[in-house]
Amino acid sequence: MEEKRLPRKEREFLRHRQEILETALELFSEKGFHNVSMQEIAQKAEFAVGTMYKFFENKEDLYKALVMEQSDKFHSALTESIEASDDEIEKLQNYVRAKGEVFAANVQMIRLYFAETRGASFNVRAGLDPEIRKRYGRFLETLAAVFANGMKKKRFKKIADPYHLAVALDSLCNAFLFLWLETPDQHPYPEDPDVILNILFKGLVDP
Amino acid sequence: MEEKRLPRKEREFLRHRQEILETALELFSEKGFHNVSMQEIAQKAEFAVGTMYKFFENKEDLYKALVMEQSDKFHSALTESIEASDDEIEKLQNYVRAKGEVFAANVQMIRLYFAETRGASFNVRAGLDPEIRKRYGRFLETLAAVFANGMKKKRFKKIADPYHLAVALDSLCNAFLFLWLETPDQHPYPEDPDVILNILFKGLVDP
DNA sequence: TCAAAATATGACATGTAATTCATAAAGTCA
DNA sequence: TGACTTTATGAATTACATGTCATATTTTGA
Repeated sequence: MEEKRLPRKEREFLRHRQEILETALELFSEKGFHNVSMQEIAQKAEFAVGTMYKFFENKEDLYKALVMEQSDKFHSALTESIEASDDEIEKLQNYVRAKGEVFAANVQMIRLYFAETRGASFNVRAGLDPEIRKRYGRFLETLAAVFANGMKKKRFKKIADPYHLAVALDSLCNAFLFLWLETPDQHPYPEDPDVILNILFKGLVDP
Repeated sequence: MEEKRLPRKEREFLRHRQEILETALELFSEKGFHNVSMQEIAQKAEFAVGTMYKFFENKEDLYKALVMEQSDKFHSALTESIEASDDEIEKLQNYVRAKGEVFAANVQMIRLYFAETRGASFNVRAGLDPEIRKRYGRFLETLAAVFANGMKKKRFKKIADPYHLAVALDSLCNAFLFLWLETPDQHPYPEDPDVILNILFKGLVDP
């Protein structure tokens, strides 16, 4: 929208920057930070090596920008999905569905996402982690609030700490995404969010 | 036990190998594969660089040996915990408890474990993944069997596919371990396994 | 059209890390 | 002890990646 307002030069600059980021996403998600060289990104994006440094200070800066961009897209989609309804159960259903959709639409992101949220982030020395963690933490709070509200309204039983439930649901979705990533035909991400949610909703041993 | 039977030379060789592996674990778990040099490992383990290559073909081989050793220790401990009882609920409780204990006893392992099971394994080019995946897959089957048996005996309700439940419980434990790793005081791994298990056992919305 | 300004290029300087191997050191045993 | 075998060493080799910068190319606007 406002991109149109920017002078042509700037728009072009941003488009080029974006092209580099897209190329970098492909490569990093496939091979990991250390197994991709600036050469390689430059070549694939059809720029010269030196040109890359007009857009990003260095390799790490490029990587950081990429992860930030993706994590933004990701978290805002999920947050919206939760806010799209007033009903707690619907919120959770929307969330589970959205998580599947966002990932399905951008499979490359998954690898990067798992690499960043799970341990691998020590590939990059600099302080990328803290920023990602903060966003993730904020998001979990939002999700926890849904459980807390549901309990207040007596829609949910107090079977566990709301924050723990948020962590649980999130990790549950991740686990299903992971299965799907490994064996897409055998273990597709469930169409029906209740396949996942029932694990929380229904008691395994309770009457 | 049988180590005593081996000639002194061989025992010494194995001990040295072990020392290198221990040093490598410390370094890799802290900094990741690419940010640790053979120099560094050699120095810390008090060997010469060249000596490392008497024990391992190359850096990747060393890493692979390390991950395999750890993953063995890990999976056998968990499998035993499940087999230590005949009661399905106790099996699950033992498992949740064991997972916490194994990790607590060897925090360094966690990082390596998460790095390997979640996405980061593209740090290493070679086919490490498949082997790890196979073990992990076998373990999940064992866990799934517990749920399946519980259902057969009517101890568990059929709220979801047993394999899905296995994945769910495992990911749930991982999530708690992760919380603990980040903020040990705020989110300790629960002493009582039911804190985790109740999320499965008790229904959130069911009567 | 053309020269000045802006931008892009990629060969190169620099650094670092994996792996090798000629040599030194340690161990063996008659 | 001393000749011979085995093992350990670390300097040197090789390879490759980051980031720079003098130069070439493109754009601008008079």
